[in-house]
Amino acid sequence: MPELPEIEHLKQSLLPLLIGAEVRQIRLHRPDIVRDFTNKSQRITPKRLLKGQRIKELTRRGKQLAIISDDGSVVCVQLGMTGQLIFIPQGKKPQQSNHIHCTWQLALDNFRGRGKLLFRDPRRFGCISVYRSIEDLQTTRWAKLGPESPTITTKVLKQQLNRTIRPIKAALLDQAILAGVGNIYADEALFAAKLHPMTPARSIEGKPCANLARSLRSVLKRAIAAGGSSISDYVDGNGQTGSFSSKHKVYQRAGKPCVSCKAPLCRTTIAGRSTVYCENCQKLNK
DNA sequence: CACCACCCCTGGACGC
DNA sequence: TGCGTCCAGGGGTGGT
Repeated sequence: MPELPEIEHLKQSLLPLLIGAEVRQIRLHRPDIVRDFTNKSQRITPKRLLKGQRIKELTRRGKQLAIISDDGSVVCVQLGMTGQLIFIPQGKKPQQSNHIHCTWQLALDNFRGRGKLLFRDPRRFGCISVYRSIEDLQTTRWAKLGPESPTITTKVLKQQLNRTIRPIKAALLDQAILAGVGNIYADEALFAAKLHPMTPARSIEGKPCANLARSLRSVLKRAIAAGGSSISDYVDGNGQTGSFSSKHKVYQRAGKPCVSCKAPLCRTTIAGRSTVYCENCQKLNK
């Protein structure tokens, strides 16, 4: 499942392939994956989806990736659980050709030839949305997101955690509190900070708060460097899988020994999400 | 506003 | 081999 590190890595892998590319043709195989989050005054017809434009820039915010064209219009991609953006050079075929919902035919420059960008998403939790400008996206949808998690400071984290008494695990998964953290890195960061996932968010202050901020930055940055987690469906723009999954200390390791104290890791459900932690290393109310 | 249950969806694991 | 059942979970929506 792609979280922030996967999207960031995806962006980096797509940059040299897409920048300057001209969008020759669009095939929207499943129109219902285009969703509208705009208000009335900003609404534009999503039919073109950058057709006829040249791709100028890619920007990430949280787990969302925006493709910005020459005329300023934007396609924002959210991969959800199983979404993929895959670049296929001319003449090659995608490894899996089912569940492809949108195809952008691209003409690159003379040196790079042609190719296509595919949006594939078996489970269809992902979506595409369209904006007149990056400002429209930033002032509406992205404005609801919390601060970026890889650069979160202790002070800002404390401010955000003060907004809720929910368990810290639930708060970390809330994109309005903190942008980019999903189930994998929430568990990993809590383990690294030795915080119990049920700890009330507002009660985390002082040193534990500083530890959590540091753990979040560290876990996310290391995951970005490793190319993402590559659980189940994640691949980058070239179809490559990431390698961070082998470094998970708690995620999907319930019942296995804690890497620190060897006690078997516990599994529970918080905010509807599977949560793994070490009850020995991550004590409640300290 | 805060919070939560519910819903969307398919593939893979597992039991028989 | 095949079929039913359960589970994974990001995030929007609507109810309390």
